[in-house]
Amino acid sequence: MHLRRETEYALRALIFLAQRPKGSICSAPEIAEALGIPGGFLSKIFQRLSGHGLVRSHRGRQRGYSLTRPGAKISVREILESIEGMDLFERCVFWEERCGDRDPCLLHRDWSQIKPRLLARLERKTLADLARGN
Amino acid sequence: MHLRRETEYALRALIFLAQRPKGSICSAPEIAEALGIPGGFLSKIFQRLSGHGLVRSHRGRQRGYSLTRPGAKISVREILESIEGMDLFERCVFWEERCGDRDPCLLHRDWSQIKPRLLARLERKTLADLARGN
DNA sequence: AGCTAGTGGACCCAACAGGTCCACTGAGGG
DNA sequence: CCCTCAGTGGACCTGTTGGGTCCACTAGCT
Repeated sequence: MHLRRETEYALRALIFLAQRPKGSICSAPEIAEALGIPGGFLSKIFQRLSGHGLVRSHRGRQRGYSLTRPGAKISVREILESIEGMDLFERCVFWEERCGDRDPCLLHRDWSQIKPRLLARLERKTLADLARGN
Repeated sequence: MHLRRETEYALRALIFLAQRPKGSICSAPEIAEALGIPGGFLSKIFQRLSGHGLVRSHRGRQRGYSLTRPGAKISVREILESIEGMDLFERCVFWEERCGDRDPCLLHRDWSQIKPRLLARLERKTLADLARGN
């Protein structure tokens, strides 16, 4: 766990896209400006999101990025994992090194009791929920 | 959340103390040696634990540290907070900056649903439990 | 052809975790 | 009464990494 700034930016940028008419295309500089995020950095972030199929890029006249799916079909979990890596939820809240059932950390039990609940919430929660302010 | 290495060392050292006859005094170098923790660093850690009243220091002939209370009376939460700071559980799992009910982070709701459960567990769990391998 | 933004790699910088060093303190033993 | 060893605490060092910039290149419209 413990998310990077990058992931916060990703969420905010995706929310921005989700809040406008479906299929809208916005450029990275445009979104960066609107949200107060450094432009070059946001470009990088979109590249990653694009690699994971959450957004599609467009070049030429109408350039920028658009969502590949409606916000209600994109789970928060998916977004987090796109940026943080697919092993995000294998990692431990307490210490970064992943602690599995073998070689557990001292507090492994405690986290493993709690984790599934959190995971379920983030799985269920969608970009559309976030865009609605939930 | 997200604990430092220091905190892991603290837990291990305290477990070490809890596992020997009550009132035992062990020196930092001795414990460091036994647990494979850098000596100078462990001294620092004990100083903090001592400042928070979890251990007492002894000088002179019989020197070292001893627990001030039986392990069953020291909660894991207390230990974590001693090292990480009292605001540990006000911090957010997701992003480091504390996110309260005002100015919440994007995932504040989700964490605030889960947190009390984790907190309760760590409050209930004691050093004695850890020493017993739980 | 030229404009602008996407692409992707190299790179830079500050902050901080993790850990070392050192000079000082204090209690007991010879 | 001084030596010894650990506790005390502050200064300091260092490698990693998160956060962000730069630059050369590509692609699609006008």
